[in-house]
Amino acid sequence: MSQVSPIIHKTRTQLVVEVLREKILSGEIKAGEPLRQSALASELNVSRIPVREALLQLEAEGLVKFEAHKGATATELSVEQASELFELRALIEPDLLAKSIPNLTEKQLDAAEEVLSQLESAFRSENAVNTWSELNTLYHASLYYGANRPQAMEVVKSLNTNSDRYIRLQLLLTGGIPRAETEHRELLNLCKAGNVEAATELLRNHILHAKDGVKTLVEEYVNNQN
Amino acid sequence: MSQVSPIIHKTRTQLVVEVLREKILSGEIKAGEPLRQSALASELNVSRIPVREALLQLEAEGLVKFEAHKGATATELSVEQASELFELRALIEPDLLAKSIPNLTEKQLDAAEEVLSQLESAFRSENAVNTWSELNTLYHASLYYGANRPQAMEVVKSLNTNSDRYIRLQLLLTGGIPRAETEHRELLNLCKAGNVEAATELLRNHILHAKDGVKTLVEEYVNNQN
DNA sequence: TGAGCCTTTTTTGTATACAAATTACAACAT
DNA sequence: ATGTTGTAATTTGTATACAAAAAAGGCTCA
Repeated sequence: MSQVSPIIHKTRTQLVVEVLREKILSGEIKAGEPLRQSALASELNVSRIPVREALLQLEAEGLVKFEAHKGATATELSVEQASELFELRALIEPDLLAKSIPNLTEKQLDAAEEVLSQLESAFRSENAVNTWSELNTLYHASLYYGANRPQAMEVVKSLNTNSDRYIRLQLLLTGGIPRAETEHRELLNLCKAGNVEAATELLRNHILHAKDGVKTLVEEYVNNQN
Repeated sequence: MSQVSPIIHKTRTQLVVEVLREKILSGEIKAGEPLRQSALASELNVSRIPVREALLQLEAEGLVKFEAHKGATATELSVEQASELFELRALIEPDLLAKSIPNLTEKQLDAAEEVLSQLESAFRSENAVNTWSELNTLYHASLYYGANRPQAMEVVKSLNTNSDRYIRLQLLLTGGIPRAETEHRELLNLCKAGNVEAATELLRNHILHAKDGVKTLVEEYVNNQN
């Protein structure tokens, strides 16, 4: 008969992962801050088991450092890490894009267009800082679907999650969104035109621009943390 | 007084991770095989808690698929995954090498040389199949230390772990070690000479050769699995 | 004052116990 | 036979309890 919408039973572990991830990305949990299992457990009304499992998953994502018998902390931010993250993205993402463009369907391009317009409205409305960041990642990903590269996508996803901390910090400090916003629209046009060469080059520079922006701001921030 | 060698207390979770990882890489646990928590727990004389945590970590490494309420299984092998893994490595590793070569110290080069000779003896002695695989990964990594790119190294490490399953399968099926063994020595020479261009190109081809070798063999294997 | 050692406290690691979800299976109806 | 429904068995998810390690505090002795 008709498709029965399946009830998704999220485990407590998954819920804790989501809560903690958001808190770390948003900066509510600061870099270096210890994450006490019992404290989090009672705060979130679960036992320590799902908290531990969540912390392990977040460690795999690179947001948490988990030391045996010592405890977990939110990983530290550094200019070096930020640079490396963006440079790695600048290497991998253009490659993905190049492989994707020839295979992108109309449907996929429309989906990207849709995300892009949401991104642009988030850009105009000032306070939509955290949604902008999310949409930004989603927009990038939506251009790579044609590549059919699940492993690479996973790597990029992880790199993006970590970049997100820096981007949100930047948005927080500058109070706004990077000026390089027009590049997104241009990128989509190049993809539609099937201009692989120009699109990958633009993407590469786009990511490296983002790196430069983040770099200078994080530099001050990290210094002023002492 | 004298340096007291610190007793490393490995947690049970860590031990379980190591045991299971080796079993999956070696093929003792076959692709798709379900990993029952209680069975593993009693087999390894621990409770289910460290087993669960180990399975979660192995999921992050890409060796295990963990589905809520359904259980964990060793991830499936596929030609597509193998190809993608090696192609990603062919993208990232040469970049790492290029950044590394100008900064490689004598000491680091000597260390690489040392690993290489071990690799070569493992190559000659037939049955040292699993140590060869390990040394191979280590040798590659040892050439990248100069790059000072911890994040990229982590990504490469993960890709290598997954490649390892395919390489070991290949070694198992062919009963020997790839013929491209001489390339390793040549690569080290180019690194010593500081010839970035030639070294990265050789490395790229080296990885893509490995890909081709694995690909054809895995193709048959996966087909014959039914 | 401060360095070392012991005790206490806190925190993590893991076993056990129970709850909840999934799967296997038997009885039944078609 | 095939498919369906309800029940039992299996398996996973999580709370609780206890063991072990690390950190904090206090004591002694130079």
